[in-house]
Amino acid sequence: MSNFKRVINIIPLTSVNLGSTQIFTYLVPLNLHDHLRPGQLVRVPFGGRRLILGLVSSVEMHRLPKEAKGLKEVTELIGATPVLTEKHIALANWIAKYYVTPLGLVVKAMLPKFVKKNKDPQITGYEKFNPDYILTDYQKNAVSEITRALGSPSTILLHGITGSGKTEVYMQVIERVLFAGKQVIILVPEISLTTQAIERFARRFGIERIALLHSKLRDSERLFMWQKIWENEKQIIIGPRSAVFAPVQDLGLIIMDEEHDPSFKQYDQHPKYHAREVAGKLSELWICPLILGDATPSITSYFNVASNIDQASMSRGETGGKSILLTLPHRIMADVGLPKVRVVDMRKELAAKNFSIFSEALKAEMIMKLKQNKQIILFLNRRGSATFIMCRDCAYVSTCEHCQVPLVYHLTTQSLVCHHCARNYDIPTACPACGGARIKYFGIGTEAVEEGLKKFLKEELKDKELPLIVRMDRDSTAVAGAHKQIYDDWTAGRTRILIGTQMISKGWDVSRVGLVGIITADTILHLPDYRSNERTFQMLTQVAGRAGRGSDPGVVVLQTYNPENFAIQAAKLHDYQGFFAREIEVRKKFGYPPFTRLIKLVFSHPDREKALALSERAVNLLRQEGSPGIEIIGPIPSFIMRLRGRFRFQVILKSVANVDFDFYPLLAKLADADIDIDPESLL
DNA sequence: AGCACGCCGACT
DNA sequence: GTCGGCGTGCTC
Repeated sequence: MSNFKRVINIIPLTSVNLGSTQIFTYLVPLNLHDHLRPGQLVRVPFGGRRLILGLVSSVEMHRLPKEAKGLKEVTELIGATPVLTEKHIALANWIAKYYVTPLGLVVKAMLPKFVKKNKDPQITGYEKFNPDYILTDYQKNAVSEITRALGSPSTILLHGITGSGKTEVYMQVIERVLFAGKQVIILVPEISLTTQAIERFARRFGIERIALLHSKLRDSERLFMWQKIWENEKQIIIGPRSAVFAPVQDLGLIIMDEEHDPSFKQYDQHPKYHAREVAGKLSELWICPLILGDATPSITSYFNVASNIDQASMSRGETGGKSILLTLPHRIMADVGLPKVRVVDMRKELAAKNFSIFSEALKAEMIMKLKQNKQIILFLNRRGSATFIMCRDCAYVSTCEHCQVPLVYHLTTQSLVCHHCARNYDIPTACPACGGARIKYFGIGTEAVEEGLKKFLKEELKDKELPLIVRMDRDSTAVAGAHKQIYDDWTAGRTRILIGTQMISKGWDVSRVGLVGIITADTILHLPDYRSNERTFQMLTQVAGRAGRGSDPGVVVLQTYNPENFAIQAAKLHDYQGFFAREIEVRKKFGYPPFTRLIKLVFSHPDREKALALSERAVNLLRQEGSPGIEIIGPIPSFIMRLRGRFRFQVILKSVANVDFDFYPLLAKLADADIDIDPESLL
């Protein structure tokens, strides 16, 4: 018997090179023989003289003489119980492989910081309250369809416009899952994790059953919640993307609200996962449905669900992986229509000698709504410093002949560069379309809006006192407490005009909003990215949805230089179907997802030439090893060419032939690449 | 990621 | 003659 020894496989909780094995085998000392189980934490010797943390992935018996040579012993067992279930270990393995990330980093991302003190957080009570809701027929149908899907690994896309009562559908289904003794994970975009949304759940199910995992939690509070979930004392887990890793013991349902929201993709550190994909895998592991709820579903999700339905209806005897599309086409309050969207052509404003950033229509509406004592939201999406050039006479924007994306103005090279294919173009002195010379370099921000607004109102109101204008963006909320101040001023009605970025697009009491002004709908539209139409449509629809949720439908004034653009037209008409039909054709024609799969590789180095050399070396390797179905684009300078003192070059891989191509074998060899699978954008 | 080993420039 | 730069490679 002594020639058999117990041996365990360990996932080191450090970043171990992808090329080598990521699982390491250790001998179990006699005193731990009966105590080691998968999912437990251990300390093990690693490398020269290091002791590192590891997670037990499996426990095995081995014949000693052959297998044991060179094996080290486990130093110490940490804690009596596992910290991950076997399902979560399986999930980690899948993530590591799909996202080509070191397994140890994935496990680290799944675990909370282990701190010693765990203070019970304050639980503020909510009166539990179960009103009789009257569901619309669409809601009833959705509830019964989802209920039927419980216990199967299906993906359900619940497409409902703002105010159509998606939350009530969730609640009814959650009730059934809880009744079966199972847990529910509700994933929401970071910014919508505000009190408003939570209160509804708390009133319905009682706060004591809810684990809220927002980013402001202290480590000790997070750990407390984590333990309560593990012990199945919390059945409803609400949180941002990382809540997919909640240590559930018996999962019955996953809900992802606002599925299109970019915050569901982690892009700044590894693993660069999308919570939707992870949730899909979770639903397979737990054999439970995943609901994607959205007013503006991502093109890819809508396409996938729609085409899987087609496949399912054609092939019989299919097990699991079903797709269901459910629609809530109307607002529940039948008397409140969708807001009226007025599209204002800013070219005409210019022609009429209005050089202000506000159109005459927006100015008039603002004055009127102020008089009516309504609140006003002015929205300007100004992410990053996207720069494009446009003709002010005909709205011509230089785009790449090959990629159909707008060209980016590069200061250093004094040229226009396509960020998809690296082609360079000269800066036109005259408009290539109409010959006009009034070419403008674009880039305005919320601060400019605030200044312009104050100037305008001073003139307009003469000696009268200015109404309270509040600006909300990353700069104005940097100070501690600023967030709350802005929120309180708004909720109390003191704020008359709120200027903001997408920060303001969720979680606000908008019942007194009479006007939403979109300063320019074109900021995202001209980003050099294949998803700019989609982003534009989603953003406009979401922001427009802020208007008219009270008793009065409200007005949206949408300023644009591209009134004929189909994303803007579709947003004006609240027409998702129309938008989808047009956009999916564009994707097909130019070979973008969902018809291809994209991967972004970034190479960076303090020395520009070395960064370039790294990327070129990788491209050569990829061309040698590459498969014929893979297109290699680049290297090109990254949109952010220099970040934290490092120059950056990027390479895009596109699977042309096979969307399900397994990139792992190809990419695991690239040690120095920063790999982003299914990037949210190509910027 | 760490932490070794390893092979070339300016210093007590 | 050594100290130390960070390039390369391995960790059961």
